[in-house]
Amino acid sequence: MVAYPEPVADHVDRIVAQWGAERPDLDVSPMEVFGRLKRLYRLVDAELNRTFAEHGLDAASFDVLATLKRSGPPYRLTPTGLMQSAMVTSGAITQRLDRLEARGLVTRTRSDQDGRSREVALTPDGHALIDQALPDHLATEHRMLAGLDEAQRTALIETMRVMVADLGGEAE
Amino acid sequence: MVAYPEPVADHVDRIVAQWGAERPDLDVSPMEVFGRLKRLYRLVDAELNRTFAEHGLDAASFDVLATLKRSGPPYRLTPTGLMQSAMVTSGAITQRLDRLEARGLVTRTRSDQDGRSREVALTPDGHALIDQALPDHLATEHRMLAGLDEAQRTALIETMRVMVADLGGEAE
DNA sequence: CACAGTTACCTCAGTGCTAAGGAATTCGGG
DNA sequence: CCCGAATTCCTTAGCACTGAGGTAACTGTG
Repeated sequence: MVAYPEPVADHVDRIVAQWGAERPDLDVSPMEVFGRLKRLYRLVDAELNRTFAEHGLDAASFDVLATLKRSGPPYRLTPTGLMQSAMVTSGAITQRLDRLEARGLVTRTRSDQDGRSREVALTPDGHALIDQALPDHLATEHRMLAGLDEAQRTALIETMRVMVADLGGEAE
Repeated sequence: MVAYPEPVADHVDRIVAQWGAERPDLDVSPMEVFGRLKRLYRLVDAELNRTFAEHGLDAASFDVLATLKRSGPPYRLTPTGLMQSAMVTSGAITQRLDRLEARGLVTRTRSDQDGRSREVALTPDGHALIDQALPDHLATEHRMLAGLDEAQRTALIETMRVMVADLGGEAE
């Protein structure tokens, strides 16, 4: 039996304690999970954006460039493919591509096979930028996990995998 | 040794596999955590908003009403207090209060002690609405956790507590 | 008691997203 | 082969937020 230190009360503990006083009839224990999930997400998001900003990017632009890069040669995808990967609406992708195209990081060309479709491709500048930003991004992610041991990381991943599946995150 | 089923490959597994093919020199394992964190947050957010919408609310409005409610009698807070609790800018709180005040769910009055300050209070309608919405909200949260056993929930909470603390979420 | 600095809230322009819908193109049943 | 349905991408209005900055009120030091 290892003696873990008693966790220091955090923001979420205080919220739960307040509800316990005001509405002792309700079981607010799920807030222990979802309150921290929201806080963690926002802190992670802010931290990642700091790294992106060092490369003149934001999360939306990085997402598009990274999706094209990891798709492998010939580094081409349709706006619909990018939309599904990013889980945003088509209008959002149009705007993201407008910005990236204006900066010369991607090109948009008409598809030969289907006149309705477009092909989005990384330019040399786009390749160079994502190749620069990606190692820094991963370093930031590694740093944010430094406080967890291997068992905690594995358990965290598996627990989130279950929740995402339960919530229909992989439905067709 | 319990035989766990091999997890089905999900969206994040595919992303990690793509990077493994395109950039085998990089350790992209942190994406197992942060990719799922992002997906989970968005799915949870969408699910919670569904419940809020059933009561004519969104996450921002619910947050303000719930913060006032759990503060206990006399159910009054300043915009600054709400701002710190919600982790948004003062401009966002002003707009949230504009909306809630227009709907008659909160009142904004000048403080007697400090002429710069305002006191935001729940109206009877505001009390009634949050009292209606809160049980449904908690039921939704309970439902989203149904797939986890007690050990998983506890481990998830503690792991997120550590990460939030590491990221400075409880700084001063 | 004067006044510079601080605090509390609001205002406003800009941003990126969604939801709804439009135009061009392709598909597929009769 | 034709034409309604489906698909693909773009357009637009509206929304909630941020960041910068403004106004009013308070504080404390000399």
